[in-house]
Amino acid sequence: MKERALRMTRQRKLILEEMRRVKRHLSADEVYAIVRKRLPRISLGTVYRNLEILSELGEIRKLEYSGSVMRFDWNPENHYHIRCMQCGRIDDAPIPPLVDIEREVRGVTDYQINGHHFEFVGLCPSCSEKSTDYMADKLRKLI
Amino acid sequence: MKERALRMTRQRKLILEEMRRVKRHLSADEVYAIVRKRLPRISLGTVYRNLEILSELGEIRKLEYSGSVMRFDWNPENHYHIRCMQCGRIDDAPIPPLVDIEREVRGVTDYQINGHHFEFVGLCPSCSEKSTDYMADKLRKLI
DNA sequence: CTACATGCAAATGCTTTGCAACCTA
DNA sequence: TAGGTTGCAAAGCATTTGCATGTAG
Repeated sequence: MKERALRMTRQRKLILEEMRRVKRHLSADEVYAIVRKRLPRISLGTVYRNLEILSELGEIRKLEYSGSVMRFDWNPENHYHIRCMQCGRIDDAPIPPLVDIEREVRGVTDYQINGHHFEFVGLCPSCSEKSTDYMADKLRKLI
Repeated sequence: MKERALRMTRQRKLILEEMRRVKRHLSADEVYAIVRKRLPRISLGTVYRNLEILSELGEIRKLEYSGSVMRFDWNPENHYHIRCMQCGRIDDAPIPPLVDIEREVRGVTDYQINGHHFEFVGLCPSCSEKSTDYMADKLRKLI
């Protein structure tokens, strides 16, 4: 394993800037759409590569939740999220992290615990307007 | 929305049987490999379709966590999991579900809460043997 | 200068789907 | 016998990767 000498390229800088500016939980594609306005020749591959590197550096955070598309959080601080099961929108959850919960399982399990993930799932304001109770009930099974 | 008259085909029955027999958290591909021993002409598409239907019926449970492959739990009861960040193996977590936590955010958020997901991440026994502390530290960033 | 990074396009890998034939109720 | 279900193959889609070229340090 050798050290790597990372470079602050125009692309990398711009991606980080825009993530911090819009302060949303963006997918790679959304980041691509946003940075392309200022750097039209940037490629989607570059966006993916940089989002990966920036999260390894701890500048942003890759959200390890369910859902078909990967999302990235401009805020690398440890916090929970709430996800719309209909449209995939993600917001911060209004509860603090459960700091002691990992201690409860250490020793009880033969896994080496490194962390935990938590998210609420539900319907965002705009999706719950559209959904009837019946639909919500159908969807509940799929959580 | 009309009722559907589902049928218990040989394929569907076998998939459910095998899930309940092996009692592991299987991917579609693993289920495919297992049921193929008894029904060699079954197709992967059929496995996917049935896993989907069986989870809608509540017979099994689709695991909505991160990771590139979808996994299914033979046990549809509400419980948490612990996932190996190296090999993707999943086991049940030895803590009971946080029954009251959803109440904490209702009203505080404008989302309509329908549930929550929780998982521990770490290294399974066999992967933690292989990993050095350095590696585990590298990986910790990627949680 | 020299590696790391980029743009582009092709490749990958999991999952879904269209369709004709098949089978369960 | 109706219509849900299957096998097969093709399509879909997010993400990754190979490679020649570009560029930050």
